[in-house]
Amino acid sequence: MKGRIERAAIELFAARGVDGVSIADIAAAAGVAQGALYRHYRGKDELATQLFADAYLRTGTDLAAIRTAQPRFAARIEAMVTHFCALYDRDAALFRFMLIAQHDVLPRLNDTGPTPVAVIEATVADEISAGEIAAISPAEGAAAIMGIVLQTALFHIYGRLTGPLLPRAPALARAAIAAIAALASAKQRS
Amino acid sequence: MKGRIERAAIELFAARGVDGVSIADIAAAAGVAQGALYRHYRGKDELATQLFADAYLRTGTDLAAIRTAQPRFAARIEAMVTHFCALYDRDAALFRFMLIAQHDVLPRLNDTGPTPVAVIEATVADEISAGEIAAISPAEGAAAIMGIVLQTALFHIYGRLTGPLLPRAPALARAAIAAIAALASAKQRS
Amino acid sequence: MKGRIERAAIELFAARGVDGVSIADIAAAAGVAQGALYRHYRGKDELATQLFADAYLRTGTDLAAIRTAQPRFAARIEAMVTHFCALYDRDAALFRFMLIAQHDVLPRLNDTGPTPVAVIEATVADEISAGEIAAISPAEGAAAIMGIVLQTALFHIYGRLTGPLLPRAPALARAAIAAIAALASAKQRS
Amino acid sequence: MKGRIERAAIELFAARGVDGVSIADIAAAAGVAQGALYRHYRGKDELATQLFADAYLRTGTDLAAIRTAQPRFAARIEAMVTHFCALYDRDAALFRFMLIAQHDVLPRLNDTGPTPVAVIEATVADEISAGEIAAISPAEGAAAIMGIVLQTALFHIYGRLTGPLLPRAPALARAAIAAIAALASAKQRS
DNA sequence: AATGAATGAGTGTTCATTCAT
DNA sequence: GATGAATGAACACTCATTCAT
Repeated sequence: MKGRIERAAIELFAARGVDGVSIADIAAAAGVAQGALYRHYRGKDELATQLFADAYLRTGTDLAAIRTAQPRFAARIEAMVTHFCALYDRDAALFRFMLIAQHDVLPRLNDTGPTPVAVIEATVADEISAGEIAAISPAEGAAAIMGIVLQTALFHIYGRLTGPLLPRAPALARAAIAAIAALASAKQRS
Repeated sequence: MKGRIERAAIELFAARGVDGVSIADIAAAAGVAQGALYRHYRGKDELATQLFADAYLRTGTDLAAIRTAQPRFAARIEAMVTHFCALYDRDAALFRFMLIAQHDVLPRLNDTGPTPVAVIEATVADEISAGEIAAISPAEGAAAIMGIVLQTALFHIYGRLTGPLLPRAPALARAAIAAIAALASAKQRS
Repeated sequence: MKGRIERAAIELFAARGVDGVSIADIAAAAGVAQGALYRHYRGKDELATQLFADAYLRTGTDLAAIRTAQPRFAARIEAMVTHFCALYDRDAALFRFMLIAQHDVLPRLNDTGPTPVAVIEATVADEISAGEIAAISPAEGAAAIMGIVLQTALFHIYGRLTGPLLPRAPALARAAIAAIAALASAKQRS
Repeated sequence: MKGRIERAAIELFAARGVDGVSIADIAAAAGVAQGALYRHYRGKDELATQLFADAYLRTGTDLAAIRTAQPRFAARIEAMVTHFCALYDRDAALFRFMLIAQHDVLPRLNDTGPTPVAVIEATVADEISAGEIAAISPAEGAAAIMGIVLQTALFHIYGRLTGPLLPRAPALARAAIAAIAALASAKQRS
């Protein structure tokens, strides 16, 4: 029951945005009465926030595991990019929901674990500490990496790209690494 | 009057999302009566769509002009990235509004001019046609370029990056170009 | 079980009014499941009505017993007032519940026994029949007696008066008797 | 419009209690749309509170004026009782609403003026200060006075008494004064 | 042109009641 | 008997839109 509600909510939120979906919509799609929702969540807000936080922080945890498992920067980035692509292929609705809902939900998310952004920033910071690249700000590096991956996913959502993303992961990883290198060398020059 | 309404709408939409802002909010912020809004727009939806389309298509036109004016790829990309950064610095609220509203508005935007995405894709396609890089899909190239820039802007909005974006433009342009090159070389290899 | 439910219901009804208390509240306070309530009562309405009727009619019966036991008016009034005061001191929540719920429940109470009002009216009527006082309407006499006692209880509930009510009973009884006498002498004069 | 809403609200609140009346009921009775209510009041709670506070504090102000105008205790009480009776005859629904709603509203009424209770207590206190009666607590005196009047009104509401209350005012005033005297003499004795 | 009171459909939420376990 | 998940009607409230002034 809770699973049915969550699935319906994610699909609908992904398609029409949190505000564009009513409790009645979710209940109808899940095949339950409206009131049933309130047994599992305090309200619509908590439902959306919970779903987002779960997926978001789980992704953060996964990325943190990758950072721990892989010793080298290139391998880390490739594994992380691959993780994003696989996540997208497995559940595009969830991915889209995360992209859409971030503007609403992120600001009121109490940090109860590693966020994807934080882990990627840390990965960039590691590389700087190791002396492999110039001292760019970890945030600008993370922005480039995430931007390349997420915008590609967004283009896929809007139909500008087709087919599974997983095969694109190696190329996206190379692009991300090259972008970081370019940012670093630009910094050094200035 | 129309200008006051539009300014108020953009600021509020940027801060709270289109659905999070009521006509009453906009009218109050603009210092006009609620009914006055309907002299200029058929309704709230048209207001949001119009504001988005104006800014979005104007950006597309600007980018198209850059593509015309600059003969070389690197210069084009740098000018385009610079344009984005300048736009952000000049009007962060408008930029944020565009990033937020795209999910709602983009799907129902009838193409009445060059979109930013289309121009950047064309720019990538030009470079491929010229034989300078391998035949990646223009869309994946455009995704990388836009991702680097827009995610950087997003990080700035969320306070992860500070200061004006304009000084970052050269580095971002280099990163974008490097990313494209990496995508192309990955494609060649496979 | 039934006792726990009733106790919880009375306390909560007294504190927040019948409409301000949910079945869930009562069940939680009583430490039972919500469904358990429906073993003993047809629903919330019947619960409230039953609790009120029990207390109300029991009070009527007690007052009727006093009327039977005491031959003289002054002694009857004093015993009745004392009874009210003792009831309040023993169970202020029940008393408050009766005062609050009367507006809702009284109209749909089928007369299945002597009500307090009826007994007090009868007591006044006795005194008139005995020729001790002028022929006021029993109801106006009863109103004065009950008003003095119940408003005093209400003031205690709202914290305007403190300490047990029982010690106040003799004075209240004198006041009630004096009020009746005044009503009667006023009637005679007119 | 506001007047129609208030009139409908008072009638309905008096008949069925605040919780027993929905916004839809009030709007229908007033002949307006539900939303119209929110132009004048923030919500149902504020409507009920405002209506109560207006009537309650206005009564307090009127009683305070009586206390100022009349120098002697007996005249004051008679004028006050008369005021209550006239108020009841003029608008029984409002009177009943005040009696019913006090349990809900009184606790959250910020004192922004003289309450009826406070004025009557002060009137009793005056009499004590003047040395005319023994030092009872003003609250117990006020309880007796108000109890006699309000319970009489309640009996009228429930149909136990009929006809206008105004003609009963002199007798009720005598009863109230007699009750106060009895309370005082009982105090002295003990 | 501008106002803002009024509308009324739509929303999130509550809660008395039911019933499979 | 007891449970508590599920129901669904009812509720207070919001807000885009209209329109008499």
